[in-house]
Amino acid sequence: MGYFAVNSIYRMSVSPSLNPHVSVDCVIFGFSKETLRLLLIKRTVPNAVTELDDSYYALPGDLVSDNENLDEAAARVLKELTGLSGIFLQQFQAFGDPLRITKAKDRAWLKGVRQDPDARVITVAYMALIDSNKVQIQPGSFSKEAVWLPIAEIPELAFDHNDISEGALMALREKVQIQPIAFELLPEKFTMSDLQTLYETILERDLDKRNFRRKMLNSGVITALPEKQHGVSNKPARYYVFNRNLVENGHLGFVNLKMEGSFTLFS
Amino acid sequence: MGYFAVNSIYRMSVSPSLNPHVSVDCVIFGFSKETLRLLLIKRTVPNAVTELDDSYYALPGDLVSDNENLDEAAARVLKELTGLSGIFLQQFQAFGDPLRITKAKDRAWLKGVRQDPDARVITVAYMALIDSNKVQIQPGSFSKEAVWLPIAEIPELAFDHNDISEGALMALREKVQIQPIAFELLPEKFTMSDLQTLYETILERDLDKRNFRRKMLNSGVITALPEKQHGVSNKPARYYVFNRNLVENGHLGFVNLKMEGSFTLFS
DNA sequence: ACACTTAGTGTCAATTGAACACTTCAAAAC
DNA sequence: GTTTTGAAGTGTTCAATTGACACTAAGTGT
Repeated sequence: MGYFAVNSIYRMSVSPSLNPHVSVDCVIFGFSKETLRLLLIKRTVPNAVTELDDSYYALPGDLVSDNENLDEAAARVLKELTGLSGIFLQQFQAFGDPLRITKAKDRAWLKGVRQDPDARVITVAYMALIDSNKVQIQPGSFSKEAVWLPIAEIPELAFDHNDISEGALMALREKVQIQPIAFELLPEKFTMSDLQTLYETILERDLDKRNFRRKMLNSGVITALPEKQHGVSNKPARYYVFNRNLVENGHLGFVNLKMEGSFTLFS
Repeated sequence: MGYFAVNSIYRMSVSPSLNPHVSVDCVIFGFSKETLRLLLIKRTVPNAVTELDDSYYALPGDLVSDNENLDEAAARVLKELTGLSGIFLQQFQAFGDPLRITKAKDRAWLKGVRQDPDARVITVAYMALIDSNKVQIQPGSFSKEAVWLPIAEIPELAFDHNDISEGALMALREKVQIQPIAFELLPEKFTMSDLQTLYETILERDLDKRNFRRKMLNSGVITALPEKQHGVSNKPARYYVFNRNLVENGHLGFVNLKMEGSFTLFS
């Protein structure tokens, strides 16, 4: 019976709704100026120990509430930061190393912000793909500053967030080769060059223009609009849209990019 | 300051080493008699409420200790049950629905076995691929019976373990088409037919014998042995081995099976 | 010796992949 | 208003891979 008493004390005094042992973190990808970027936040320390907080970025994340599932928690974090919902958001890995919280800076921050700063926290990492033009950073409680940083220029992050970001990038590279999800990073209307540049950026290799166009069009995942660019100082490019409905209803082949050294098996 | 006191009471009385909020579950695949199977356990209820326990299977799993990471916890569960280590074991998804623990049977079991039976538990699910001949079920504390059940005959399981199993199966089908991991389900030496039957079972479709052999051999992932079958009442088949070293060192192309309706992009 | 069963083998047509260069269109520069 | 500039857009050819397809080989059992 003892554990019931302990349990109720625990629930009452630590927090009525936050589970102190599980968090979600969102690796939010955007694409602008021909660069793949992550949306990172500068941590807000309530009882400001300013020198520690100095230029210390982190992935947006939060503890999971007792009444929400993991997907909901991730969607909440995303919405609180960007104001957006209905975004591509996919769990990709849980991280639970007991040592992920041992950096001095992290411990200082946790002491200011968590009721149980020594607790082991495992985190479930999500990746989000966003058209970064749509993002309006919300004046939120949990970040005083948010920035889009090119993935090549990510500094040292809080906790194990560098590991998580790298994991997300690897997951993105793989997924993009199997499913047509890259479109989530572009605006509604985009040119074929936009799309190709995006793929080249993610995959870090050059693609043949003519082959790319042919395959993309044959795949049926995009539709040409009558509309073209205006006011560009060269031949205006046609706009395309992603056939989200077709793809989501499974009426369409995958966009399946070959991986380095791979080959296809079987009849 | 209050939370420190609570924290220490909590840690002392609930459990010194178990984190009550995160568990791991292992979906253990095996392949025998031309069937894909899962290794499931019958739950052991300490203060036996026998009628509730009746033929109620579950995935092997356990709470995660404070001093181990998630992979280690999963490996521990696997070893405690099968006696094996160094097995293919891969995290594939975290499950954290608040309602995953609401079945009456589950709650009864938790009350008998957990110090904090009402706690929200999220679980990190792993899939393991095993040569089922190697498994010697350990007379373990946490299961009084373990069985290999064909995936087509999985009954209702504890918690959300049916969801987890289905997720594992889907993950296996996808992974097997990208990486040469199916071999983990076979003995060291196997025939080409063994391998083909395995792929056909996992993918649930027939494959052309001649094309299969050609692709497998060209891929370089297997090597023919001089040895052949003995004592079979038909033409004896040649044995092959999986080139684990080559594959793990990345010196080899993937085994990449085409998916339904897919097509490959790019030069 | 014959029946039975599974192993093992090759070719051809169709598809897909990869490499490759010139013309078109608009604005800007002159 | 002619020319320059820069990105868009377009087909073909050859090589490699895929997929379909049917018979012979090598053992055991009768």
